[in-house]
Amino acid sequence: MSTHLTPPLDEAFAALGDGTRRAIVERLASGDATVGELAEPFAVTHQAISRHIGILRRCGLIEQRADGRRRPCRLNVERMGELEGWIGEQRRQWASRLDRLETHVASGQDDAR
Amino acid sequence: MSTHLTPPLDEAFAALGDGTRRAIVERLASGDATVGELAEPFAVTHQAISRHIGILRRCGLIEQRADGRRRPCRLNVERMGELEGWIGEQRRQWASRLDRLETHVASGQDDAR
DNA sequence: TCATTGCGCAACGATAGGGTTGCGGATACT
DNA sequence: AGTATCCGCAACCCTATCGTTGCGCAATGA
Repeated sequence: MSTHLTPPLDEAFAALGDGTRRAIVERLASGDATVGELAEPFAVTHQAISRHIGILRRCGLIEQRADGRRRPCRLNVERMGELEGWIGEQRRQWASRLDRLETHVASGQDDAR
Repeated sequence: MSTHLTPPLDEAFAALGDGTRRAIVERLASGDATVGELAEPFAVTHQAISRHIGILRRCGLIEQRADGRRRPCRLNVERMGELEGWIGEQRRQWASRLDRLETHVASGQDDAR
């Protein structure tokens, strides 16, 4: 239940902690793109973007395939779903007020704000 | 309302990129807890946990209130929802195959490779 | 009043991350 | 063939972050 995901969530969440990488993800959400296309809108070298892509690939958020001298990138929506699922699970857990109340009582405080 | 502070997604996602902090979040999902309670299960000093809490607090994922010499922490589910929402939005965007197809065509490539 | 507990801040060393340039391999163009 | 392009790797800085120790402050309890 808690240790259910093959790859650690650490790298995936950390990867999304960078604005450039999130922008890449946003771009890929609207369709596949090559490294060059992804790098264009940014004011950094293509190597930097290539590295970001490598990070996103290693943590499973995107996939790459060889197409000639291009390396088209594709968003891995399933992996995104895993991250979304973790957050959602915490929210659902929180939503079950029974547990919250239990802890409140244990902490010796009432919910009267 | 929703157009207040979007940028801090960086810090929030990055915060969840640390296993210790995710564990703290998981703990808080089941109910509020003090810094000491949160630090107990970990093999690090309370200062380290206190710092993690500070990071989670600054990026809005948790809140703290003063209760005597205690500092009970509470999970901010709304903030969690924002992160979940961003991921979900990318997934929905991806799900709209029209855009994907459009980009495929624009890239001059078909999935037959 | 004095000692203890809960917690945060500041400073330190060690490590990881993002950016750059330089280089080389693979593929496309002429 | 030769050249240009796309892309990744490796080396190098620079800065941010994790963990530690030491200290200090406020609240509790004797």
